[in-house]
Amino acid sequence: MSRPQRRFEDWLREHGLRVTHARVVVLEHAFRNFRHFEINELVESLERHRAGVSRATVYRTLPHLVRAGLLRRHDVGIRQTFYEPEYGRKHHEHMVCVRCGKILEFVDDEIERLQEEICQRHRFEPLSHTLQIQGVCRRCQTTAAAPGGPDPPALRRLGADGP
Amino acid sequence: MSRPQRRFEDWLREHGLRVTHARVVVLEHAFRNFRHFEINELVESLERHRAGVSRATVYRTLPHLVRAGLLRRHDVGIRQTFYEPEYGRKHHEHMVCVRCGKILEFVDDEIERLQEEICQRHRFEPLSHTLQIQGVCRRCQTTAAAPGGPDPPALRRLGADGP
DNA sequence: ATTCGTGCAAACCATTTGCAACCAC
DNA sequence: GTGGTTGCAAATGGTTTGCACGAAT
Repeated sequence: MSRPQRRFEDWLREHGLRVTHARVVVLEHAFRNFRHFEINELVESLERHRAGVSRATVYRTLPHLVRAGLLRRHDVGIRQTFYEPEYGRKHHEHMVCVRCGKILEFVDDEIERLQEEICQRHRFEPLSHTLQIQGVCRRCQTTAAAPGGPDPPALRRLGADGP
Repeated sequence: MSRPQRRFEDWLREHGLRVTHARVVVLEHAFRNFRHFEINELVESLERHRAGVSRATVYRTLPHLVRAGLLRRHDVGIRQTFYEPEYGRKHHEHMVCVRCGKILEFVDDEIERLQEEICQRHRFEPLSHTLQIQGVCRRCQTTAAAPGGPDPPALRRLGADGP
């Protein structure tokens, strides 16, 4: 049994929830197949593998995994909400390319420290945070148009102009 | 004519778009009545004032205002997407209380600087960024339950546990 | 045996869109 | 005049939910 699975099962029991087949399968899939995923990608992966777990259950399970500290949830405008396995990974932030949608990760301890400082100053108790930089990745800067064609709806909605 | 309005009209013309009554009214309303607003709040405000601008037009206008640099758009999980007037305000970030939904602002030049440094290092061209800290505001820390009742759906979805 | 969890399909709700009338240029 | 804009209502699409059945304790 994998480490995250162990932790999830413990967390479920501690919270008076049941350790069900479906919940374990969702966890396994998320951790085995993805680094970043949108819900639909996970659902389709489960369907392809004939996992026998419904979309509804996925939607009901993900918040538990977030609360258990095993997944992190991210909301931007440019992509749909996405999740990423968090267990055992160093905390990091994201740069999202508005052209191709690629996600780059970065770490900065100093920024983390400054955030804590700010929270203390405001007596604000931090639970989580999101730092995302939207922009154009190195590769897309040298490309005239977007690889996926010009301006998908999400980009227009966000108001992301070309440079 | 207000400064932001001037700027919007110029921007529209520069982009070959028309300066219509509806567009101007949306801008005025957003700037006159709100510091932070969700789309529905703006729509309802327009309806109350019998502004005669439809919801569809609001949805079509907001992205223009973002592109014109007059509004900033924010996506979290805890609240619906919200916008805020940006013109003439110092750049700032947000702390969002997961209990009462209140939004606190803060500024930190050092964090801004570090972000630029990181982008340079990765040859990533930044267009905008989002830094949000989700947590419990000072007032809600001393309150047993949430002022608005316990755990609205959005909080559960996000996976926001109490402390 | 009891109670919680699941699948299914319908419901929801924010956002987008097709289209005919309208208005800025 | 005419092509971009708007309002309306219908469509869309991600997410939630009611309910009866199945599974974990």
